[in-house]
Amino acid sequence: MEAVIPKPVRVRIAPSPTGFLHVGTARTALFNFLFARKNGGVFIVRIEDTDTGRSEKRFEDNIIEGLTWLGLTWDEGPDTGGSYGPYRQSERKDLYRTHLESLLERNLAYHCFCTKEDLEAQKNYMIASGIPPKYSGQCGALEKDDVARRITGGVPSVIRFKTPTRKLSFIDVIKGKIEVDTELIGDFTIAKSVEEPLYNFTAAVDDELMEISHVIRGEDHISNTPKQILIQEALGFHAPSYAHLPLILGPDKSKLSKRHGATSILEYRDEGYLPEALANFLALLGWHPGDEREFYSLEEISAQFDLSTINKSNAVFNIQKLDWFNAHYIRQKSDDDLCVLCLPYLTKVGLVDASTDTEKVKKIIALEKDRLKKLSDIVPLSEFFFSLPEYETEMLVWKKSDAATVAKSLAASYEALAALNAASFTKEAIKSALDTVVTEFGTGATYWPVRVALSGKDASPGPVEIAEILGKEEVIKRIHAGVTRLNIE
RNA sequence: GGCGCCAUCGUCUAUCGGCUAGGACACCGCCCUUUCAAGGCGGGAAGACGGGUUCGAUUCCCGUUGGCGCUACCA
Repeated sequence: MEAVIPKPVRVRIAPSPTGFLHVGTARTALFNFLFARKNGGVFIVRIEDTDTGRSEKRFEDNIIEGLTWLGLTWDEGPDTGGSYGPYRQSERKDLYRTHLESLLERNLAYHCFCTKEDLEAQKNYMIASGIPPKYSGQCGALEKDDVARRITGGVPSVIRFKTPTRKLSFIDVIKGKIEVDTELIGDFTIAKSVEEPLYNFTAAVDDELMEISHVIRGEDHISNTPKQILIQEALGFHAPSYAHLPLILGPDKSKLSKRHGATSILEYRDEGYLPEALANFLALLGWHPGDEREFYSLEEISAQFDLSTINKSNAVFNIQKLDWFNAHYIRQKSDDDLCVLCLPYLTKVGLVDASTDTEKVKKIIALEKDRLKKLSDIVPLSEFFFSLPEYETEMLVWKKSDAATVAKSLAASYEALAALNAASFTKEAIKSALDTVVTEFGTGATYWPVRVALSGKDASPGPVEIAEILGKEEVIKRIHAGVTRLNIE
């Protein structure tokens, strides 16, 4: 049963530009996007760059680029604008200051002058004494003029929220009822100063100001939710619905991170993963459409998407399944499209340049299509077309035959192919030329050595197809080399 | 340590009290076949444990165990 969505749906992805677009963030963005599209809502990108020390524009650019590449589109954001902007928190400081001052004036927040060292000592003491560590609240008891004097005196301070002690619970769309005792939270910091608000505060303010209806985010944020609810209540804000997504895990079952290898979306792009494959894979991590289909476009998924059917438990990121999706979508591509997609990988390693016959390259790619898991696989798979790799003469000998027989069959193949007209060196012509050899030596003893002589590999596409692409001159040369090697040994 | 969340094949998952526990990836075998890939067919592989509730529990409740997350003047 689908949940009734009462208010206009407005959801957001709120990445912090302190690193490249992460797989986890991308999946969260995807789910927000899907939910918005399903419900005719608005999807917003909001850059949470309050940490000025770690935030960088290049990371913001990377995030936008990654989301775009994945196939997501948004209605409001730092690049697209919108009537709830600005969409960078660094540009919203006036808004935060107003609400911060409101809290301060009403004694719902206070300046704290404790030094980091003091705090550390207090925390260690509490841990050692077996009491749950939290801020003592001591600065909350300071007299007003004392506070003013310290501030004008330039004593460093932060702003803490005066956390009311009570049981707090909220209904998570995915997890159900979540209960916490705010006693354990203590007076947490909401800003370094009125000019430098911190995450939990800005998130609460912006979710209200941007009229966010549903906060869909990773479950690592569950413990932030009560803090944000407390701030909303203090400021008289409305509470959005919350949906905490299960996490994506690495193979060792810990939260997916850099030490698990590629976590940046654009790294996957650069390795040769298709956006439709990654999106399809990510969407099915923690959610399923109800039937046993596996392949879905973003449009098809958004038509069926439902928050209430999202799984509660974390999911391991299985690269082999991604590869399977990717191989599928690669096979769906037309030869022309795949050629455009693969070309950069070939040019990058110098196999192909402006002078290369693109028709030949396209044929190579079409031939290797079924063997590609990633676009970058085209390089190792097609290298032999451009230059014959080193190989052991031994490899020319088919396992069910012997060196002497193979030497004879390869020589016969040479003769048969040499007799062909270079201008009509087609698959059909090559095939029928080799048929005479097959008649005498059998299929395996004929094709195997030809294939190895042409590719230098023990695993490759069929020799007839390779030969057609290589052209008569190169084919004759390679086979001749093979025959020579067999006769020498 | 404290708090929170979670718990079906190795992995992603189906099951919303009747199950010979279904599908997919991966793996293995067979077919196709000169090799590899693709494709087709088949196989092994799961309900963490202990209590309840019930005619009947994978499914509902409690406990245990385990995993993960959070525990910043990061987000």
